[in-house]
Amino acid sequence: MKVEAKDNNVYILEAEDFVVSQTLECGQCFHFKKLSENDYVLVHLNKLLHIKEEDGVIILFDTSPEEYEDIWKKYFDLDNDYGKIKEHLLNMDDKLKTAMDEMYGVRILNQDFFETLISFIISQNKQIPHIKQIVAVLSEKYGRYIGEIQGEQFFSFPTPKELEKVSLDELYACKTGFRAPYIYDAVHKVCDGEISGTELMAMDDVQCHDSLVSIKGVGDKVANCVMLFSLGKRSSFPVDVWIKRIVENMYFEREAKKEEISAFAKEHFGEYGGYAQQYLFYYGRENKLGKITKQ
DNA sequence: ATCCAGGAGGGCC
DNA sequence: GGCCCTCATGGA
Repeated sequence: MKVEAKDNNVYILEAEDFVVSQTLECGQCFHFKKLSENDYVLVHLNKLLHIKEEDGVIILFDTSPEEYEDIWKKYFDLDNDYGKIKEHLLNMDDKLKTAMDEMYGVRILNQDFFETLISFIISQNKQIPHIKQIVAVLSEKYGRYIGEIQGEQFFSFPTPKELEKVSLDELYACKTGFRAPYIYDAVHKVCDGEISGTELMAMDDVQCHDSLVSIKGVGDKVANCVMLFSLGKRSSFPVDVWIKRIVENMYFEREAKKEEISAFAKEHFGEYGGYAQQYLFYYGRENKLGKITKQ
C-alpha cells in the first residue's frame, strides 16, 4: 500500500482489498454520508473525513500524514493483510469465493467503542437508514460541531459524559422508541465505570461477551457486533436474520436456530469468523439471498 | 393498508 | 429451558 501526501491531502496509491463504498456500506458503521459514487464523508471520534476513490486512487482530503498514521490507518484496518485473510478463508471453505470476489474491498473498521455500542443498541428492529438517522440526531443534539462539507454540517457522536446528562424523555424525543431505556442503561454503566472499552478489549471473548450482555438491550447479536467492529475481536460472528438465512441456505439446507448457527461458525471459521461473516452478510443482503419470496 | 426491519426482554408453561 | 408476544418508528 503506497501512500503519498500532497496539497494537504493524503493519497493511497496502491490500495489493496480496499473499496471505500463497500467498507462503509456493508452495514458496520452508520455515521457517514454519501456525496456521490465512491465519494463519502465520515465521522470518527472528533474527526471529519472526506474520502473519495478516483481512478484507483483513494484520496483523504484535508488530512496530514500524521493524522493518517495516527488515526485513519488504524480505523480502516490498513495494517491488516486482507489478501492473506481471504486466502486463508478460501483454503478452509471455497463456498466463500463468490461472496469474497464480489465484496473484495470490504475491510472491518476499528470504530469507537461507545459509539458502536449505542449504534448497535439502536440497530435492533431497525433498517440501516433509520439507524443512521438516529445516530445523526443524537450527534447533532448532544455531540459537537466538527465541520461542514458541501453545505452539510457534521457533529461528533456524543461522548459518555455528554450523554450522561440526557434524560430518558430526551432520548425518547430522539425517536429511539423502546430502545431509549437501553441506551440510558448503557450510558450509565459506561459512566459508572462498570463497562469500559479498554477493559473489554483486554478480556477474552467469553468474558467480554458476558460483560456486554449485562447491559439492558444488549443480547448476543449486538454484543458480537460491538466486539467485532470496535474491540478487535475478529472471531466474533454476529448472527442476525440475514446471516441466519444465508447460512441456512449455503450450509444447512434446512432451518436452524441462531445458537446452532453460532456454534457452526465458531467451529467452521474459528478466528476468522468476523471476516467470513462480513463477506457473507454483505453479499447475501445485496443479492437478497435467502430472502423469503412470496409465491 | 399491512408487514417488516442487522433483536431483546419478559411472561408463560 | 423453549415459545410467543411486545416494544416505537418509518419505509416499502
